[in-house]
Amino acid sequence: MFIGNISYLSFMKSKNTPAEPTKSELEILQVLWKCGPSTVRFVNDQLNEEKREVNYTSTLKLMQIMFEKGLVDRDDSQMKHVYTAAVEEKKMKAMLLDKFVETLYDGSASTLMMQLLGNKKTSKKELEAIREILKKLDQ
Amino acid sequence: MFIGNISYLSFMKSKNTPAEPTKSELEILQVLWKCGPSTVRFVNDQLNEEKREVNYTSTLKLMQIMFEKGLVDRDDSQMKHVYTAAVEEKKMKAMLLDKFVETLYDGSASTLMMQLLGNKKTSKKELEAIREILKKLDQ
DNA sequence: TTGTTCCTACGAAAAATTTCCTAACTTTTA
DNA sequence: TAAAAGTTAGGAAATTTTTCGTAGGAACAA
Repeated sequence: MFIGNISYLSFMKSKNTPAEPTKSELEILQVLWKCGPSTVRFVNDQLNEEKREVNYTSTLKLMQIMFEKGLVDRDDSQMKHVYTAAVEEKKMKAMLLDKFVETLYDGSASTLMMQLLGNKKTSKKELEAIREILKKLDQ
Repeated sequence: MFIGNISYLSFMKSKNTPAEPTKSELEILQVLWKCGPSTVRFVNDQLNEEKREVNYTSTLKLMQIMFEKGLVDRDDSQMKHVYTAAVEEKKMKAMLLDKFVETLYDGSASTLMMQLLGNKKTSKKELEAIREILKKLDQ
């Protein structure tokens, strides 16, 4: 029997609600988002250059786990497997932002804004950029 | 010999750069921020009502650890110890926000804003509030 | 007093996350 | 060809975080 529509299985883990990455997993995702499909070797080199010293097999293991979780896809037709982020950067970051706002600011974006604007590190340039965004929203 | 100025010790952990709380520790801090000085019993009840089922001694242990880390202060002159957040809500949240923006948006507040504004969950009311904030910044 | 309930301290188990060692195989180099 | 270097898989150790059991007192009620 052929079942064409399997949407009733949508409660299962899927790309709609991807597993939440751990800190280390997020670091790896960032590399994949920034640099595109990469080998373990490349990702590991990036981490060592930009983040911290980490053994090759540690990165390998982590990426294998991420594959099992569905956080990355992988092309293993060649010896050097090529990994790709399986979750869109925007979607994932939106998800993390949502959760962040929820836990810290009770879901209130404007409260977060006030924190952000009261923060020394938010420069005048940033402020200008934010005004621009709001302006464009008007149009 | 009396040493009046110990500012050269400022690299040590202090309230300036408080230890980063874990997820569970943050939950407890939120209760203390919201409700003020509290006993373990009270915090535990709050968590069970508002968050998730958790055993009393688990909460106790966690709060003891937080005391060692300097995340909370405690008055143990009475049998029922009374705990207080040792870090200001605003400071801690600002710190967490900073780190969040740093790791996810390369430190760019305006990039975060765009995500936030592109988000369905940011209602019109929120937008209005944000505009108000910016207006007041002008004055 | 005596038993019940509540409290803290402490240690350890359990769970989650991160790290790395080893084996087996492939590719490259000499 | 043979050694060296690179790659994956798998397991297990190490670390961090979370949970809870137990013991020993203190407060309280009968």
